[in-house]
Amino acid sequence: MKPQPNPESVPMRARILAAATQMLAENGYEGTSLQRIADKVGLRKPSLLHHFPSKDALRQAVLDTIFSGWAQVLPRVLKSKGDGQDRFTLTMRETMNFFAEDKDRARLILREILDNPDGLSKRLGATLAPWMQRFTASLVKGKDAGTVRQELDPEAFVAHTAALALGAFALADAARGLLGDDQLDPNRLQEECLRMTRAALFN
Amino acid sequence: MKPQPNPESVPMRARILAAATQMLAENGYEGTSLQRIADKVGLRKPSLLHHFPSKDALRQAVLDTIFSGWAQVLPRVLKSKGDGQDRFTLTMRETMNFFAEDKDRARLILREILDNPDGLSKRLGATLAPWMQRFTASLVKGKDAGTVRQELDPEAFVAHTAALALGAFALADAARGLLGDDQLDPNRLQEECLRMTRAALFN
DNA sequence: CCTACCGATCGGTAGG
DNA sequence: CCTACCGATCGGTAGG
Repeated sequence: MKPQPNPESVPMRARILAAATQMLAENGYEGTSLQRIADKVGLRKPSLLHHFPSKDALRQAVLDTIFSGWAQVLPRVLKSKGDGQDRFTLTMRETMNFFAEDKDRARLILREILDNPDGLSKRLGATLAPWMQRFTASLVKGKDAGTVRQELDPEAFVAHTAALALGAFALADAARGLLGDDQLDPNRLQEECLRMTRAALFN
Repeated sequence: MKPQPNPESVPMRARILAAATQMLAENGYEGTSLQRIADKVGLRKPSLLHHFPSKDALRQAVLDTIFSGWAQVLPRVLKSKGDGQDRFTLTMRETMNFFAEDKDRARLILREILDNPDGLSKRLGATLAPWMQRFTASLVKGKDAGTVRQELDPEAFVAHTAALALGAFALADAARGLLGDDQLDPNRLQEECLRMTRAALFN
């Protein structure tokens, strides 16, 4: 017989994670108390600390969930068929879809970059850096083959493209204030982001 | 005789503002206590609250300083001579220089967008929105004249360009983890950002 | 999963 | 510009 966890405990961990994700994205780490997370999920604070031994452990679990979700998107897309242009387009679309699915994801990553750049750098270095370097290398190859613009700076382009994909969704709310309020639905942001990066990338 | 403020008091207000700016950019609003600001500037907490009546008032003063600085950059540049392409290039350069001068600026604005999107929207709407709408309008005109790409989505382009200019400097630290650590000095980021937006903008 | 409680720190005030 | 102090809340623990 396998050890049988309390049937309630599996959904409870997920419920805590979901509540914490939303509150951390909305109010940040320092702006979110364990008490308020516990209230939202219908527990006392010590009970919450039974599922996650500390506030920082809960933060890490939230980030792990997001990054493992993102890590599932990238390999699937980079193995796809087609030339470099097709693969770039598909990668951008899948990445933006991942963030569009749940806007908390982009906001949480942005917050983590601001709050804890070194810690996030390590995490990114471990999981995403290999894919980024592959991307950078394919840009260099594309320049040699003449499909990619000669003036393009591969490392800087990758950094800016990542910033664009993140920013488009995390900052959409504030953008509404910059312009004429209405319009600017996520779809238009997504299509223009793709058009801009493609225009800047390919000959 | 004009009322003569205590000669110490003018630099003290500025010293508090400078310390608060740096600490709010680094740790965020909830992550920065009045006590630590007071310590850094060599005051007791109640004395700090004599210069700024509340923590929120201090936050607003910090943001006011940044936005009035930015508001000085934009009109100067938009009145410059040259065609639309020259003006776009100059505007981007001046904006990026403004953020490069002090990286706290971009980080602080990004944090404010995340923490308080509605409040920031109002502030942006009051000061920056007219300039943004002028920019958007000139994009529409450029499309009619054939200098600007037909496929360009003006509102979305403006939003993404702003996100790029902000992100390039606020996220530079984390970007170092994504790529091969070294290299990626601000200058390269700035030049590539300009190249990308120009390539996406003009025929 | 709970009650009860810990020391530390929070923003802010009283009063001089 | 200070000392002294306020109630509230923080993350976390003891113990069951």
